[in-house]
Amino acid sequence: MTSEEKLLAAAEARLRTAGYNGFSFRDIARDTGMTSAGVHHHFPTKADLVTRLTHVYTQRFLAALDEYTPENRVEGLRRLFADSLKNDGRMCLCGLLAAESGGLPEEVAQGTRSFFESLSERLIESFPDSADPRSEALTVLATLEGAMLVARTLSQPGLFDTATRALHHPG
Amino acid sequence: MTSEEKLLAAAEARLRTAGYNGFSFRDIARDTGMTSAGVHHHFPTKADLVTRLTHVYTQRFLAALDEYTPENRVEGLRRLFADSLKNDGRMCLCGLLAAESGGLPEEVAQGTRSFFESLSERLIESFPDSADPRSEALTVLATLEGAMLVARTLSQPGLFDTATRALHHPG
DNA sequence: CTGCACCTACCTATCGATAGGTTAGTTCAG
DNA sequence: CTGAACTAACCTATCGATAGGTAGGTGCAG
Repeated sequence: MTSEEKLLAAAEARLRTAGYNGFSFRDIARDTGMTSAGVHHHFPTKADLVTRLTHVYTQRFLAALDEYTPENRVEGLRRLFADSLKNDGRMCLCGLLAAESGGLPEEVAQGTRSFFESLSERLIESFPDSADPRSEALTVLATLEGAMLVARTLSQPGLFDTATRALHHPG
Repeated sequence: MTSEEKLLAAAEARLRTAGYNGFSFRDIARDTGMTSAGVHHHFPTKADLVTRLTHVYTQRFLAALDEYTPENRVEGLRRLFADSLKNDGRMCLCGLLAAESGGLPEEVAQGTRSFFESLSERLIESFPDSADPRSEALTVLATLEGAMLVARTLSQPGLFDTATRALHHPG
């Protein structure tokens, strides 16, 4: 694992629990046995680091979704979020950033929006019969994000399953 | 409007756009023509201020919900969120705090949880036929929060309506 | 009606801590 | 010897919070 990978992993963990303004370069430097200046060597600014994270995170999801057929893709995405929520109690990185997007550097906000746009685009073919598949895809994302948000806050991971049950039986 | 009310209003506006760590005492002091020390006079600590805000915010919603009959309550709540989203482009205060709850002072996190618990309790009687009305109520809240989150981030307020449409026609 | 006690509601000034970021130098593999 | 990967040391700005003072009002004893 390279230093850059370690830094990204540490930053992701911090970011997904406390948000953009909830961690510092010094935090992730300590986490990885470095100094703040060392982190700056890899990522000139905090916005660079987090923007990078949103891209990596998005690519990870796009690649994972490609493992599923279009008709299984919604369920696949649901399971990806469910696993991360139950394994380490963390919600979606971009969902969290979206919440505080009003106070983020513009490039980070853009990276966050791209996550939703890219994923919804990849979900479009999962709704071949819909008149507005893009909105339908975004609705799925919204449902998943909301379920993570509430389930995590109340420390009630089972609520994620309940709140996303409708996605199995679209009406 | 008392100074305290002005401070609460300014803090709420800032909080709902940038999150807990996205505003400072100096910010809301400037907003209200005060100094940071003057804000501390009314609210000893930042946690006090924001905890207070979560309580006020929760009470506001509970009172608003009481204006509706149980069968109209879900739609009433949906409309409350829709209005605030479209009028000033802001999402739910407690939804935002929930996102960063992993990095909040404990009393603020508790105030956030209380919002969801109080509202879901008030929604229970809207699901008289359900075997698990509490989970059903929390599912409604999760759907609304997720819809606000995504709609606001993509600056696509119409998406809120699309993503919450299922709440009208429960299946 | 006066004058002192006391209050709220601020202010200025400052604290120690920490934020993001920079500079210059060190270490070390190729 | 060079370049990438660091570190030590430091900077400026800002953070939440505190100390101590002041202006204006209220209450009440004499």
